[in-house]
Amino acid sequence: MIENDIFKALGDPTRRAIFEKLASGGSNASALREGMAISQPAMSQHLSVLRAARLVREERQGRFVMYEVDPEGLAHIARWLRKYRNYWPARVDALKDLLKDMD
Amino acid sequence: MIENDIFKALGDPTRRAIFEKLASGGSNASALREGMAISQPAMSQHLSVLRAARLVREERQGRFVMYEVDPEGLAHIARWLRKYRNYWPARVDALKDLLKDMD
DNA sequence: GAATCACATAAGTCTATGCTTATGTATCAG
DNA sequence: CTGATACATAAGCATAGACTTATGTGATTC
Repeated sequence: MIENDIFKALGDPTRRAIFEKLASGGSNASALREGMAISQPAMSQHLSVLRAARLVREERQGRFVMYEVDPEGLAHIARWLRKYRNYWPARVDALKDLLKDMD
Repeated sequence: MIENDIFKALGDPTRRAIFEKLASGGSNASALREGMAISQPAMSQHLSVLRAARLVREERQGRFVMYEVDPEGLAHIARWLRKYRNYWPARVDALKDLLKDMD
């Protein structure tokens, strides 16, 4: 159940912060740690969880491993959200904005 | 941090199942248990978590408590998803479908 | 090939979480 | 008022999850 992996992965604030950083540009694991009070193994474990959820993907570059957002995870969330479109009232601003973005 | 509550709430398969049931029609706690191998306190606790995440809202009706989907939680997910719209490639089917739904 | 760097994995610890049984509270029927 | 119904809360337990320190692995440098 990939949805379980995705929601669990995003249920941790540290992982959401990592994801957000990656969303503003790909980076290797060490660079990601900058400005975050987090150990190297902890970062590695978080990235592993995000990768299992397909929220992030990696690419070896010599000694470094570049990480970037994997759209597949986001697509799964969109697919899940879509199931409940009956409950998207027009008056909810966030959904109106989402609509505009996708237009 | 409401996003934390939301993603954590949805990170449990039992709670997603409850949410899905409610999405196909409001119901009271007892009726929700039908067909689910879950105790009454467990259901009550799950509903409490879903309510705290604003994924579900309640309304007292005599002895019964009617539960229904609260669009607010879904709106928060949409808002979160919107932040990463740069990573929605047109080729991802789920997102194309989402787009069509919202059209 | 030895040392170093970037990262992954292992193992242990502590807290969070999902469950249980037991009990509390509000509403309704008689 | 008494009992029953619908649900919430309390307390305890077992597992999962997020962290730590220690060590392993692959790539680079000298």
